[in-house]
Amino acid sequence: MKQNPTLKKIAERLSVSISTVSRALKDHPDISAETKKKINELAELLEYDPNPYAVNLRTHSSKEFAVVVPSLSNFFYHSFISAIEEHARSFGYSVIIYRSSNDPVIEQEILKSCRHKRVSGIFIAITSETKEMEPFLKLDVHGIPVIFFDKVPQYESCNKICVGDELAATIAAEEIIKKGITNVIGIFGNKNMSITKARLSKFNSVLASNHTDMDLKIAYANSSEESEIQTMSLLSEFEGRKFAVFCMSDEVLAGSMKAIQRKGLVIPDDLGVIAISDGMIPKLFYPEITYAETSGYNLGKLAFDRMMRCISGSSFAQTIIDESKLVVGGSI
Amino acid sequence: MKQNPTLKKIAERLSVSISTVSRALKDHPDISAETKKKINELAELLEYDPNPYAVNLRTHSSKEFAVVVPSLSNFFYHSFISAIEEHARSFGYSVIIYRSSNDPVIEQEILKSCRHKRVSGIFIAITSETKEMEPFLKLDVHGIPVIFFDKVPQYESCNKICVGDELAATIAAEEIIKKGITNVIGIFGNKNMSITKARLSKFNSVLASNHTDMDLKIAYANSSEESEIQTMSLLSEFEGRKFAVFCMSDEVLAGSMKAIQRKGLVIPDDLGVIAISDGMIPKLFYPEITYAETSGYNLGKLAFDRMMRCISGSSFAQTIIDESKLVVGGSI
DNA sequence: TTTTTAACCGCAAACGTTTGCGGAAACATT
DNA sequence: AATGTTTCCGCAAACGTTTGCGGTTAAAAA
Repeated sequence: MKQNPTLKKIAERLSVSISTVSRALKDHPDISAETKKKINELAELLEYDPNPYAVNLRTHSSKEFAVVVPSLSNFFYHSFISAIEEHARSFGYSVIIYRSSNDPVIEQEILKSCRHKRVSGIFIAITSETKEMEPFLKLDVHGIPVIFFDKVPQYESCNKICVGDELAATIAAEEIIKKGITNVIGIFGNKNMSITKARLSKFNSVLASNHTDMDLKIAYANSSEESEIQTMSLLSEFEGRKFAVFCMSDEVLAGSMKAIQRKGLVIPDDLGVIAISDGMIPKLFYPEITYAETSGYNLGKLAFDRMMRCISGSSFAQTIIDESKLVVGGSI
Repeated sequence: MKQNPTLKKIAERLSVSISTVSRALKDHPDISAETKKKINELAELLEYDPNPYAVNLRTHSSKEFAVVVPSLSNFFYHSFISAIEEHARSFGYSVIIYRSSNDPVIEQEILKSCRHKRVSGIFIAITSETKEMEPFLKLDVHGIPVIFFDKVPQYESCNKICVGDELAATIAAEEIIKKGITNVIGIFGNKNMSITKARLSKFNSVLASNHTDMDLKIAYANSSEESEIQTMSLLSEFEGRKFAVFCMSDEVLAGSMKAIQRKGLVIPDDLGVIAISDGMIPKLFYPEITYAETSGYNLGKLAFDRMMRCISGSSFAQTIIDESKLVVGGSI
């Protein structure tokens, strides 16, 4: 059970004081070049690294960010985290990832732990059940910036980075219109989520405003399985006619695709498919599914920039929208 | 910028000593019931929680596990992490997740950080480039148990928890034989990975030993894209005959499925498909793909049990294999 | 030669805990 | 009444850093 080297050990071996070692290691001007060299060499040799607990206890700063997401099995979050990590690393921060399992209770615990660990900042996609804003405000009181992303609260005065739901829905709707399709099945997610509402209302209005004879059938699904069932029953409605299926997320897309395959329908001959997605699921099929892209990586970069601004002090609450673009597959 | 309450604050408010507060909070017999009550109430009110940095500095123990994986966009790792988290939580541990991006350098940094943070233990799936065992041995010297899972090193004397590659390959091969298929395309992963070698050799030998007229065509792919290309070219070989495609992992399965769809082939009429998988990708298609299941959740549970044994002292190196079972879809 | 000034370095306190030890009451035992 | 036992609590050191301040030497200025 070896001990890690400490300032004290280095100091003793070199017959200098602990403070000298500490200062030498951070290139303090008070220490002579000669002494610095000696100390740095020994530190190198011993593979000295400051004990983060002691540093934190002393300085109250941890140089690490927390990312909290409901789930990890999600390409979107994955690429978001990639962006955060990449940028954080270059600023000397490390990032730790928490998973709330979409459970508000666990989310609370995580937040508390973040507070006590005095993380430098938190990126969080809240659970669909999160109602209380108070824990987040408390973090603010303690000087820990919070950046909400993707799944954000209604609450106004906080930092939010979101995908452009309206634009994404518009892009998808316009593509359908462009193809001259007037029979549309729309599969959406949980009815209560703000993102569902935003995407639906925009999708609806764009379609309606362009075609008076638009026939749009809507279903909500909380899971892939539900989506499959809903799609299954809606598919029969347009039997024989030219129509399209729109899926507002990867989760529902997965279910819908299964229903389509089950029916033995051929894309794009029998029907068109279009989705809002990060691009993982659409690329599993042939033809690849056309989708309005929501880029986790972009969002991560935006969120990180925002975070650095907060840390540097210039922090007024702000909502940033990342606009998506159409990625053409062959599905419509 | 509020401060968290400390032992000192509580002590002052109650005119007792810090040590009394500390002991009361952990139900030490030296403290009278009355005093304990007073202290606990105030602590509750103030939402006191011990400063983890101070605790760790003092006790040298962090009550947190680290999980290190090459990638997060992976259903298998995701369910592994779920299992670890679930069990850890019930033991009062928290878990932090690190992502090595399959980069040995980043992996090193993570390990170092774990050492300095004195995590209670590490679960790690190493990168495909990891050669050095020395950093892991060093962790051991520092009293930090390391449990390797899934992607494990060759090195003998360490704790490894793996999926049963041989059994999984056997299950898949036997299913093919059972269906009376003698023309087989096998798509495998990176040629250098031990898991590829294990699965291939077993798959090969089981097929060969049962049918002398077995026609097996093999391809290696490092990515989904490569897998699609490889499958594409191999598919033409068995034109018109009854045959099956075997995919050794989700990654290659994704590519192969795309090739199959591209060719317009119908499963299971034109060909059979079978894979080794954790179950995510197979369920995206209809008919669902039949697969030999490698359960991340099971593996996580096994790994956690092993970890707890290590921590309690009874730690001799051991390799544990989780045996998989056949999950029948309709693809063969 | 004496004084000023700069260049180097160490002392000690503080961050918030945990814990061995010792001490003062209060009680029970001869 | 004197001694032995509990019961309850506080002192102080330690964990490994950072940092304000003060002190010592040597070089520069007078």
